[in-house]
Amino acid sequence: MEEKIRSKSNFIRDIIDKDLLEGKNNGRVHTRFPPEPNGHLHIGHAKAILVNYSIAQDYNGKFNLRFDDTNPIKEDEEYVNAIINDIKWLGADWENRLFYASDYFDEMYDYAVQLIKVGKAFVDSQSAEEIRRNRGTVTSPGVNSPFRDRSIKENLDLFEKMKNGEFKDGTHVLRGKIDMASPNMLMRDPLMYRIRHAFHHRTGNKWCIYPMYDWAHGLEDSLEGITHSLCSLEFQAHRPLYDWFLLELGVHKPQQIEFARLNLNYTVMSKRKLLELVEENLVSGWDDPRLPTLSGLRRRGFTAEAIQNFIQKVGVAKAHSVVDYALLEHSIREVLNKTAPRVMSVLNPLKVVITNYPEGQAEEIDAVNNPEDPDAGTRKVPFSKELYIEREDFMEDPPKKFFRLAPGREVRFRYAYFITCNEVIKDENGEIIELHCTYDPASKGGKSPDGRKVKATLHWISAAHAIDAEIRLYDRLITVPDTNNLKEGKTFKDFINPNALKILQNCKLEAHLAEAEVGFRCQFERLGYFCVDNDSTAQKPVFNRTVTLRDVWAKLQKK
RNA sequence: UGGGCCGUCGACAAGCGGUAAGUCACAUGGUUUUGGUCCAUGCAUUCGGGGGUUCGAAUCCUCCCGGCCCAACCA
Repeated sequence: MEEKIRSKSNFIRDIIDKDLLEGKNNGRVHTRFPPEPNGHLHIGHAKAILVNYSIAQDYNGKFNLRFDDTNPIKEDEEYVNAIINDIKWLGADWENRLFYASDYFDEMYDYAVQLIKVGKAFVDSQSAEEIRRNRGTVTSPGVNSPFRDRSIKENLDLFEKMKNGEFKDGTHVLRGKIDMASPNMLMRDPLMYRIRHAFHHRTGNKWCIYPMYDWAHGLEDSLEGITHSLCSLEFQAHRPLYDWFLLELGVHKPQQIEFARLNLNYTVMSKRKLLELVEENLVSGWDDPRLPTLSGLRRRGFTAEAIQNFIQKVGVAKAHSVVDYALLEHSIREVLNKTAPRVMSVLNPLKVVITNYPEGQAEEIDAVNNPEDPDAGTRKVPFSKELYIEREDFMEDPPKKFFRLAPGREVRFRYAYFITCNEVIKDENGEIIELHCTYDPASKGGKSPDGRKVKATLHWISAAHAIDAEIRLYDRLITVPDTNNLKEGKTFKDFINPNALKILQNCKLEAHLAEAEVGFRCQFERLGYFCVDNDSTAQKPVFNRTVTLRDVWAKLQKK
């Protein structure tokens, strides 16, 4: 227990511990996840969600889901549904606290009027271009807007007219009146409202002015009684402004705390790149199993638990970092090793004829469902004269460390018998098409009574009893660790792994897998973890490879 | 360059003045009817660099070096 708390230690929890000790917020802890519904969630969002949710949980607090829908031209209902679905799946529970920024538009308007009345906000009628020019640069101060000293009465009047739709887009904005010479660019009279005659997916045509992020976000947090507003590092410079608005209004002020977002190597995570892949049909959709989207990972076979564990392992800090993809792979293997039933499937079949086995006979072999879970029990697997093994499990001229089947060599067929290869049958092109082997009837179950040892145990499947399936093998999306600093003229699309998806047909599966439901996960022994894809039917099963098993032999081969 | 933030093993990351946790990766050995799992062992005499304070510094001070963010009517 103590160890677990220690492993979770991070600077945000330190801050909260201190707040609690000092009696801040009456001991309340309340966090939130505030996505803009303008795209799909990915593994990076999972960190934001889980960091907020787990803190709320561990401190007996509350966690809200809030859509930050303040920009109607970028947002859509389609995204809110997808996001809700993904977060539910991930396991974060907002109970009955699902909110929308748009629910607060009336209150935000009233607060803006309040700010105008105390002379802290004004209507600016400069063009976007003029505003940009007058903002100055990071090294030189900006200059005041010529409209900065309008009377409160005039500001009130203009702002109301903005709301009433009397002006065209871009003609006026509402601005906070702070300091055009501030070294913090965000404090140079920040925009609070812009005119946008656009249909909003929730408020329809009720509004034609929409609040900007900095004005809206703190208010949303404040209105919901959020105590700790956790966000990513790039909002650090926004904090003084977040505080300024709430202090001027004299309302509850949550504490904004920033942490580093998650980066993963060998993939892409930016909204722009993901969108490009989807729109240019370089992947099949947002849930393409090659993508790091939550829907993609789900379809790939990841469990929510694996992602939760992964985020836990990654930790929370302020230093920019890139997490190794191998850690994600480890997280899913760890879960599936304990839970996934084992099954024997042959992906790249090579026929084996057991010459001394009776023609037309078949027998049932007992096979263990999951050696990690005694309760998983056993099943019967048919064995017969004609079998398939993996092509890679036979070599006519094996190198030193190859332990598997070869001419004259004896191996174990898992749970079945010791098998010896006697003859290699080839077609006219010299291609190996069949192996003739003999079995040792005394070795039934895979043990030889004389104590004879074999160096390899192979998986196999009875040819007559197997069903055919399509198997989709997935690998990392990108061939280089980082696509953010590429050589000139190169884009991330030049580094898409052509082998990120490999489709295999006529793979041989145990017959009962025809009935497996979409999403069913299992281990194909010695190959990896697989799950049933959405495209699967009983007539044509389709499985996705979630991740391979760790493979020492593959490593040796690379050397 | 003005402002803000960050730099601890190949990758994450604890550490909060008392002498460098843990995880992944990697390596070696053992167990094994999955070259899986599991187990054991190894993997930072040193914390971006220099100087200082101190009996004692990754932790405090100071200077330097390197990286990231901010000049959308995006969030």
